[in-house]
Amino acid sequence: MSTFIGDYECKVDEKGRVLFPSSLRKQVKSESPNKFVVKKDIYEECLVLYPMEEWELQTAIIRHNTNPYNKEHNLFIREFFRGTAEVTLDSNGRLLLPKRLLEMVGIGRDIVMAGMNGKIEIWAKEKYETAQLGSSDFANLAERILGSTPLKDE
Amino acid sequence: MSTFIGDYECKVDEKGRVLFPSSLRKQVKSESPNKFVVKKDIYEECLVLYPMEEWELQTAIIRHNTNPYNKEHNLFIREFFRGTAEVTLDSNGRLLLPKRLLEMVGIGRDIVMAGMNGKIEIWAKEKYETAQLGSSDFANLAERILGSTPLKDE
DNA sequence: CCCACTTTTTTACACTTTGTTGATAACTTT
DNA sequence: AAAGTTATCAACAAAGTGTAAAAAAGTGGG
Repeated sequence: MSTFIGDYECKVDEKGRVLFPSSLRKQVKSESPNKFVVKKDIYEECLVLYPMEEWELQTAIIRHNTNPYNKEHNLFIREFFRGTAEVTLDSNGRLLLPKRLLEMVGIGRDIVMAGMNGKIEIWAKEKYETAQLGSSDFANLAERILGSTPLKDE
Repeated sequence: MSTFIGDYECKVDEKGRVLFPSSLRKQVKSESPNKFVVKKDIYEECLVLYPMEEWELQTAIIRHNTNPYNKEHNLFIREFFRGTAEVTLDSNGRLLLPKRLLEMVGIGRDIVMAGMNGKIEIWAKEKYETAQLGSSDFANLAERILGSTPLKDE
């Protein structure tokens, strides 16, 4: 499974195409290394890019944790799949991102692609920078999440 | 696992490359001894360099103790991965540090690489020197941290 | 203690890969 | 068929990578 790391500034051309940075490309370990799924993030004003294999893992997680006969779950599932798109790398190693999605998260010309374990987030550059937490906020958050219980390292 | 000691003055060339000091290289004990991850430090104006193995240990801990569908956890993961990059030693034993990161911590030509257990800090030389605590401040800090309770040695 | 030798560091240059842009061709949709 | 969208290609610019040689620093033997 791919684990991505590193954030890269990239540019979107007027057709909505982004060159997928070569260092990220090298980190893709997937059966079909040029198929991806993009999607609006659930919580933040950004897009999320999954290699196809990782996406399938995510949908499996959803399947196993929901019951389509439960009305609320069904609602959730519909929303979860709304605004997803399959994208492929073209012959130049670029991804064509649907205009619709770009608009949803306010992406213009400058973006940041940020590797985060199994997925890659795509942000409008300004938003990525202003979304940054102060170091003390981060410290508090870290302590709340990792600081309480004994850590599992496996 | 590598434990680094010693601080070394190094120079960055105009392309952002740093010769990894030979004495530090000898201290690397890792599966892939020429792969590293650099990252902006959380608290200080410096970069931190982890041997890949050490980094993977860190991310494994994070992966197993967080759930990316939890909003706060996801926020934490994003901050954790912000400003990271994978770097490798080239054929001359140099590391190419991303310009973006060098700018973030005000590194020009002269830097200090300082071993600190599992990681190596990279400072702009001037900042490293001015960041030094006065000896009495340091003494107070030492006493507060180590001086109260009986010490554990394992 | 000095010299010769090895290793490490610095510098410069050439070359390859990656990134950017624009233009054109093929395809869909209306 | 026209308009819009998507794919393919080519050319240039920028960044990254590798090689080599010169300079500096460290090491050991006489």
